[in-house]
Amino acid sequence: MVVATAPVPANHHRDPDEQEYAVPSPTQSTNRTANRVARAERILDAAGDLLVSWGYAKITVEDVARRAGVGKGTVYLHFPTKEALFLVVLLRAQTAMIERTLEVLRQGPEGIWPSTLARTTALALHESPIIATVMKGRTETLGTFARAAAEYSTELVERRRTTAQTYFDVLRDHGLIRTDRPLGDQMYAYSSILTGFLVAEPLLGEQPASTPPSVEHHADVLADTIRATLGESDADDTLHVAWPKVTALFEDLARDARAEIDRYTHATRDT
Amino acid sequence: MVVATAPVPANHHRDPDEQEYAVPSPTQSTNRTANRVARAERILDAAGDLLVSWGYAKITVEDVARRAGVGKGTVYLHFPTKEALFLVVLLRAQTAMIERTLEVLRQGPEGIWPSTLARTTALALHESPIIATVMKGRTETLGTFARAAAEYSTELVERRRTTAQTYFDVLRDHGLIRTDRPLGDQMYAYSSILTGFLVAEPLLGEQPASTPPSVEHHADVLADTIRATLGESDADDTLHVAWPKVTALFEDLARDARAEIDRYTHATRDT
DNA sequence: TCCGTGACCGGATTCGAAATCTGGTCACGG
DNA sequence: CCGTGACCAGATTTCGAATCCGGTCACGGA
Repeated sequence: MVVATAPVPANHHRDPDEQEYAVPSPTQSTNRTANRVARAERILDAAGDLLVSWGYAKITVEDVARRAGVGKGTVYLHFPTKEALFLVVLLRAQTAMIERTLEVLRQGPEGIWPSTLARTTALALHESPIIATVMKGRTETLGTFARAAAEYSTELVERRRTTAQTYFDVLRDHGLIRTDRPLGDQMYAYSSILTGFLVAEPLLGEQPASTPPSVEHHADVLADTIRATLGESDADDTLHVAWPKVTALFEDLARDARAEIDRYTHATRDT
Repeated sequence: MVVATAPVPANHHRDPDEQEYAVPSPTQSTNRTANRVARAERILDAAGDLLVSWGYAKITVEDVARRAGVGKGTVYLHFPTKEALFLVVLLRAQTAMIERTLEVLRQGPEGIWPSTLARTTALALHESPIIATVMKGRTETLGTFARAAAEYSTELVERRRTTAQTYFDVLRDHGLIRTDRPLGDQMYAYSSILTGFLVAEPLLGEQPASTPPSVEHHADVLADTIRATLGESDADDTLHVAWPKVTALFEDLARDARAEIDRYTHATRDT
């Protein structure tokens, strides 16, 4: 028998008893749908974990099922296809990020500053390997899935763009950012800057070991850049006026994102 | 016979008579080394053209020779190896960019503003497909060559970093940019912003067809961002003092870059 | 009755040995 | 003495065989 020379990290052996998410004993009483949801979540967690460590191509639906502690067929009771499953994994991570933004927004009106938004995004990216995977190694861990993911979620991307535009519109209307530049330019600048800080993160030759981990620090520099570029300022204390509008905007987005997830969940949908 | 289904663009047939750079008649009188240099340049041009349209992997040394209108062995009289040849192609493009920066620098002291520098870089990138190739599709057109390129030119990269640091140091010393932020942060911000604008260029859903080609416009937005972030200002007219220093800095860099090219040229070097 | 399961199917992917290609050399010709 | 292209060996591609895995479905247990 030839030993497989797969480039799988040594610490990721495919033992059946690797199950991180063991089935929580056969509770026979509790609500049916509750169990169902919990199981779906276990499958998604398993899929997410495997995605960041193995990459889409190497993952078998059976791997996911095994790790989730369910049968292979069960996966297909929840998701119509492997693609749909991982699409939901991605959507879920994205939604989590939107909701994280919402949390910050709800904490106080300062959350609506673009600099704060960017800062939150940068920090979230360093904690959520899934999102980081999506934004960076496009063709690395996602492989053939990248195209499918891009196609399926076209409308959500467009939805995000619209939200962003309205967001900047609100900020401009309330004099919270400079209006001597076209809105399109500001959006372009914002996304470019964010992209740059996200992808350039690990680059740049090793600095002298003065700054220890500096993830937060880099996020601060990013926030500074955004602030300087957009010229954030709250002359008339309109921050409190814009606050609920922006919050509502993102709540809408979050709702739509959640709805999008449902579209690809339960395989038991008619067609 | 099976027709090759290679993904080579249809307009790039490998006819031997495709030679764009025909040998300019057998001039037998003029200086020897002049001919030699001209030939080396033809080879480099051919290699560069092929690189951007075919990618490193698909190019044959014979392809390059054919297009340059020389024999295959001749290529090896000028460059010790295929890698060295393409390394010089890259170094040459990079040097061209440095020299383009120098041109702008020599035109007037305004050239030393980081915003101008970034603007020039962005514009140059859109005209030099080679550099654009290097900065963007790292693993696309460069393929296996990417690693080699990175390794060989480690010192030049470090050299660039040092130059950049000194550059920002000079600007700070003369009060041309804000000094209330650490130098490291400013360098980090500068490179991140630049990277972001360069890679995010083609992204962002189609805007309403208001702005026609907008390459220049995008470069302007980039310049604006840099300016706002670094807080460029010339309170004491020290711009003229810093000018020669910065120019000298980049002239040194250009000289070193040219020297680096020579290191990999003429195959007739001892070892 | 209904949910979960895993054996099973066929298309897709991988593997590997044979065939082809290509980077680099070198003897020769101009 | 410079340039050339036939030539060599190692690397890469090809292509059919073997394997794998996404998706289905008949069955068994609750």
